Amino acid sequence: MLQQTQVATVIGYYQRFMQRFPTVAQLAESPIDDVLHHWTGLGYYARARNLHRAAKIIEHEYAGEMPATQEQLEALPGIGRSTAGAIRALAMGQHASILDGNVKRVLARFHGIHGYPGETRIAKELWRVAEAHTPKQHTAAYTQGIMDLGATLCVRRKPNCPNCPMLKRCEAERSGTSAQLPSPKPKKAKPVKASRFFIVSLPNKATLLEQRPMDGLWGGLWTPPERNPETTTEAFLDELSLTPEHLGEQINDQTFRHTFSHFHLDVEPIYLRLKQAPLHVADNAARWVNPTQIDAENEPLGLSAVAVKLLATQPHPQRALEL
DNA sequence: TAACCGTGGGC
DNA sequence: TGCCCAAGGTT
Repeated sequence: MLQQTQVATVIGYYQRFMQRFPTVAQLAESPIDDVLHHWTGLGYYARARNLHRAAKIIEHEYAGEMPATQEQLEALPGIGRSTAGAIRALAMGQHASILDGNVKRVLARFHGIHGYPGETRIAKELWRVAEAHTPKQHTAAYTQGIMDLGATLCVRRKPNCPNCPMLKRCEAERSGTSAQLPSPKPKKAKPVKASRFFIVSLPNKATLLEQRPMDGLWGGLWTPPERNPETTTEAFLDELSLTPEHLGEQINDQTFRHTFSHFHLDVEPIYLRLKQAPLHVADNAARWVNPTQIDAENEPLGLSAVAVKLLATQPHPQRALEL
């Protein structure tokens, strides 16, 4: 959960997740929909799918016993070099190194390492000094200490240098470059994509959701049907084996922009209220769900933030058109 | 190597 | 408001 996600954001999710899945065995036995439901809103949903897969591997390949070597841990889905090092150093007391955002910042400043840390050459240099500093005794305390140094004093903006215990040995302090380190990511223009979401509801408020493929954006989550902007209402209804006579009301809500890490998505919401339910929905990856019950634990489905917004902010019905 | 993967905090 | 970034990893 903590990968690329701030601690304060994680805490609530962690507590609810651990209450629902207290052991590796219970996580491994649970349906993926329930796992993703508890991940809803956290983002990077591959982490949830990988954690679920890793629990199954630990249960079935390691007899429920957590593997303890760097190689075995890195072989688990979702665990890379840094997370494996964190598990070994913090949970197992082994001699192992980590390199998270905090440690990168502390080391880049302490050694005056210029260049974007995502660049291979810079990353190799950071890993080299990270391992060189890691003591063989008290590894867990050192590891927590250097992370906390980055989280409390050596912060990204306006670091508290006067109170830093490493001040006299800090290269960025000597050269006055702490404000420029670590070097920022080279910026690139974000492409803009557009898509149309059809929010189809029945008189009893049940709303149609589709499960997305397990890979790609919002993999495994459920959203209202997403189609390209050329898809007309008639074509979409025809896809559901519905005729325009089933349609009670259509509201084309205001397009809004959702910003991701690497692109923008212009969302066109189209609300369709049906007069009567279709006899069946052919696709088995589609379900009718009452939005008010999704948070009530009896509908354990993962929902993206955009899906939550589309379901929560339904425009008011137009009386004249309702019938 | 570089693109991809989400959401919220903070300025 | 728009931008950068966060206890990174996978393809």
